[in-house]
Amino acid sequence: MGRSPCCDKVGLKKGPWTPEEDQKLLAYIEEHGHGSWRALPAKAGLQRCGKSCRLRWTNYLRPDIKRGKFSLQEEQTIIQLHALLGNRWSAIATHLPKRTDNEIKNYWNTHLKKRLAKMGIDPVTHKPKNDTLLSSDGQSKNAANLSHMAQWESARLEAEARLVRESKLRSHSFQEQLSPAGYVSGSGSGSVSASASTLAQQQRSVDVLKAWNGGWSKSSEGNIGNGLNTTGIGGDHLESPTSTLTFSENAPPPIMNSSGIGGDNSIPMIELVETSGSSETGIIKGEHDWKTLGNSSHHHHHHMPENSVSFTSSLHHPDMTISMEGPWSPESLRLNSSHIHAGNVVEEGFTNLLLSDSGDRLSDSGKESDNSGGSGSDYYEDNKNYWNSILNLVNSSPTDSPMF
DNA sequence: AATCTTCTCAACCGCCTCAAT
DNA sequence: GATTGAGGCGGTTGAGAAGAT
Repeated sequence: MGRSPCCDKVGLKKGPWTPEEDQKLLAYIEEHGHGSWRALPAKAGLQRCGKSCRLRWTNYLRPDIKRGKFSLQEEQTIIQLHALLGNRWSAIATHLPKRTDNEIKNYWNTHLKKRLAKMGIDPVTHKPKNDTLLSSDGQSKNAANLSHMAQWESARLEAEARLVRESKLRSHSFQEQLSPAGYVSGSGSGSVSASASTLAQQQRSVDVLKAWNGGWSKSSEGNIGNGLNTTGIGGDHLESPTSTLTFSENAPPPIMNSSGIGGDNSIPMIELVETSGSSETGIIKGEHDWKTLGNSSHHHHHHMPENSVSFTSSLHHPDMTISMEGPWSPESLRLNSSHIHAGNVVEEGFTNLLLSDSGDRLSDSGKESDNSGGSGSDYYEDNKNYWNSILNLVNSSPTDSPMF
């Protein structure tokens, strides 16, 4: 039964790697590939366990690792993805090519988490810790937005599970595509065969989550304010292996009965309704009721069907009504956020509801809209409007956050 | 310059999943 | 179906670096 016994673990070295050890490991893998990590140390002449070798390789020696300071774009991406995925460092790392999960994890723990906390945002939930701490200035507006956006939590979890799963699948397929030596580990770096546009769309999807990080942007740096293309990944040669699926290719009809996240035909229906109807100050008053109508209580599905969650969403406001029906998946977010044009009715209305200190920045997002030749169906139109509004919210983030 | 404190991050640990047997 | 090991992941640690006193 089972396999042959594991290594005896006697006399194996631990602790920091020496340059000589690095050289041995590097030389061996360059010539033979890593193959079985279990067997590698003996073959390479190393007094280490395979696990230690694998870790050293994936976190340090791998040639496609980018080291050094994280760019602002990378920071944003990490935060966005963390809002989406939680502490799924490996999944996050698939969106940050050349960065290891370990490095991202460290960076989060040592830098980003503290910064969010400093902003009054719970780094775990990405929700404002205490709204009352914030005065009635722009910051409180932002906090209000964050609070509302935080209502996406349940849907987020659905997307999370799917994304993680896809990332894993992609990593597998990657390895098969790579060198015969099976060079790249599952952390997801490496070349990608997917089209650039698809990858860009993938990345943009995450921008929806900028709403969670509304206080981040600083227009004076990098591409901040560039709306749909600020994630560093999209603009930094994203090679995300997360998914090669695209909505247009795989999307079911507008109302798709997902085969049941969790296998129960659940269709989480999210409805956003403004019940107060008051927004004279341009601030959402906190009366949007986000309702999860379907059964979305089973949040952590690690074995989900390919099809994603369906949802219906609508936002009622004196100035507008936003509605959306359709499958909610990373792909759908991608599609919609990449098919956005600035300056439509929804933008106007939603912008008025939300922070609007930088409405002109919205125009930047138009740069990304050149591939918006979607089907033109109502479905896509609705999606477009919906996500446009979300992205507009994102783009309305203060540009002069005192935190940065 | 010396000491103390805080920060950083490479590496380890333990658990989980999946595939092999 | 049960058992086992490999690979992978996330949490945590601790040595060294950097900063403060």
